[in-house]
Amino acid sequence: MITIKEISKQLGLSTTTVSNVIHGKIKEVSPETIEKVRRYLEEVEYVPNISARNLAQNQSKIIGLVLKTRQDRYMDLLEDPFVSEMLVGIEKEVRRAGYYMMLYMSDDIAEIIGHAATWNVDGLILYCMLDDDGSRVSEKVHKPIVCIDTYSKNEDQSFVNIGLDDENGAYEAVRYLISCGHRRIAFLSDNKEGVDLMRFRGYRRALKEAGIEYSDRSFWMLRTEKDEVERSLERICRRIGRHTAVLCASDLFAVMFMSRLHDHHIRVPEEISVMGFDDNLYGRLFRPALTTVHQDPERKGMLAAQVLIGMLQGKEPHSRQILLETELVVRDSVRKL
Amino acid sequence: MITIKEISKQLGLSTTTVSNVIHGKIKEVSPETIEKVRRYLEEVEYVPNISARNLAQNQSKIIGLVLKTRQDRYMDLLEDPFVSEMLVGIEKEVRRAGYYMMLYMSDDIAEIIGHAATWNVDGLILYCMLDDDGSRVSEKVHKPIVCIDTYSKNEDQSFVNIGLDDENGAYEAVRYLISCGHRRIAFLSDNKEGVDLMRFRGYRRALKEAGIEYSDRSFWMLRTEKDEVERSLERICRRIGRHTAVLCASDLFAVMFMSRLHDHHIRVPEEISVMGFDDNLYGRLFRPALTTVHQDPERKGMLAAQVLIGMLQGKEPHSRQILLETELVVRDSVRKL
DNA sequence: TTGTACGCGTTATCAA
DNA sequence: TTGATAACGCGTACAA
Repeated sequence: MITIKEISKQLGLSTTTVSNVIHGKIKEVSPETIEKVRRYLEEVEYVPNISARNLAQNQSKIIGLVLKTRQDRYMDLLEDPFVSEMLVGIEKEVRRAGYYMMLYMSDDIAEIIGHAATWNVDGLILYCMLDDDGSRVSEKVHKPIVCIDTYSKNEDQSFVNIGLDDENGAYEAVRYLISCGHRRIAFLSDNKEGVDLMRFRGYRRALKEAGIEYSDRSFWMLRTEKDEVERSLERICRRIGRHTAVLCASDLFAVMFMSRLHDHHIRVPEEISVMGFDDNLYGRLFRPALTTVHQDPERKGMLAAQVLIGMLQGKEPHSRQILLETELVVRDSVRKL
Repeated sequence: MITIKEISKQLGLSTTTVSNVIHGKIKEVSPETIEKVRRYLEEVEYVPNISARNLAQNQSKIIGLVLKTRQDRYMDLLEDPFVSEMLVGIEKEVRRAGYYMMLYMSDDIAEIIGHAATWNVDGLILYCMLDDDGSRVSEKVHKPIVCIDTYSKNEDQSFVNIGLDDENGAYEAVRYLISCGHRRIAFLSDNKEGVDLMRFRGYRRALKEAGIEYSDRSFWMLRTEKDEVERSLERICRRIGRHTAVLCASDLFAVMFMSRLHDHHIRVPEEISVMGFDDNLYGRLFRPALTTVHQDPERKGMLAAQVLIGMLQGKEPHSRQILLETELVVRDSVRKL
């Protein structure tokens, strides 16, 4: 790898001049010199050493993307195309803006902070943070931070969040079910935190508004630990009772459930109507095709990156909380009663 | 961020001593000093600046993960959980070994080379390379390189490849179909390169061995450009003719196809048997559950990272070409004639 | 218009 | 057992 020093020696120039040409500060360089340097740079395929540049400028051009993992709930991070699509959106924007992306998975906030510090990242995108995780990171890492899908408890958020109007999406979904004549509607999820909690709230609101009473028997808890999933789905199939419809917290859960219903010869939507949330390929390909709530993870990722990079350039985002809209997608898994 | 220099000033020591303690070179440091330094490091939460370290040592601790994209065939990179699972495997191992992962997508080999040079990556994992792409990169980047799923034409491979015995996997799949009484067997894919070519070859070999003649009408070409997929699937449904079974180049394709067959009221496996390749969640959840050829992308990713990191530590891999085995998974999408 | 010299934070060599 | 000092490659203030 050739260095600026070497180049300037070869060309009989100073490093300053070479560096200036590289950076386009050519107001005060003679055209001949510019040409000479440029040609030589081409020839030797000069590539700057970013470590040195970072050290000199105290910046890194690195955007850290941190996925917080959870031992107990590991599956969806892998299996759901949601994450990969989001990732593609982020990567695209990061690259387009001349930044680089470092991907890091961890369940340990201290580790995450350490990573950001060692690499002196210019900014951070955090996914899967719960409660005060986001705040804990932003307390120590004094760089722009954008979270995706994080609902934090304290109001004075120290970071920007890109989310979805989960509450309203679920609300609209349940309203749709009700409009189809359903009243005994269950909610299937594997937890009651963050995003899923909001979806649950939307579900509750729609029920309440329609004067439908909610009982805990309508919350179907899916256990997503590796060797619990199957048994848990079994249990839910036997618990359907008089419910005529279920809103699942994700398309993946919906398809897993429908798959298992099929094995029990319980027909969808004739015997039970199923709705999902996300609108991913699982729901589009399964038959009956899944009626669901649409969101666009790639766009979410792109937006997160755009907002973060904007902040790096001094643009404050319009709001600390940016919510994307959802859209109802009607397909074949809901029956009109 | 506190620096070694600052620490040594505070403690009235030299940077050398502090650095030595940090790195455990404590044969020649007095126990008291060690304790003093260690305690202070804890207290101020010292984190090394990697840029500086990299500059001083001419290494980076960065493993570059490059996904080569293709404008014309973009979909599967996003939608198939294959990539994300592989990614998780890689990330795990990279982190475990104390390295960091930089993720980069590009369809331009020159750009990929540039990226590796700028960051002075210690090693590179390449995915989705075709033909001589791998060689072109390794020609310029003089660092250990591991490719995943790359079949290169020239024999004197300059890089290690982690692959799958695709040819044999497809061969076994078709043998299974034949053992079920099928003779008119099609092959569905969106290309005839790399991995898919090998799978196609395995398919051909099994046919030949069974004395079954192959005609081009048995190769069902799926167009995967965004607005071609649907029409292409339509066309294939109308082309089935007297075929009784099809081996698809991936589970995703198989499920896309079965989904469309369902819409045409063509029953699987009664009217046509379908096999996939990969064994991912799509095939496991669809009904009828997909009979397929299993591979483990997370393991592939972990292995790639392990081999690469081994090379960084001076261990030469046993072979330039490491092939994982496949395994037949019989479920419900194939009928015995 | 061009060049010199220093600082960024770390590691490594060698002297004390 | 410890410390001074140079080196890594780049950017930049300041001098020429």
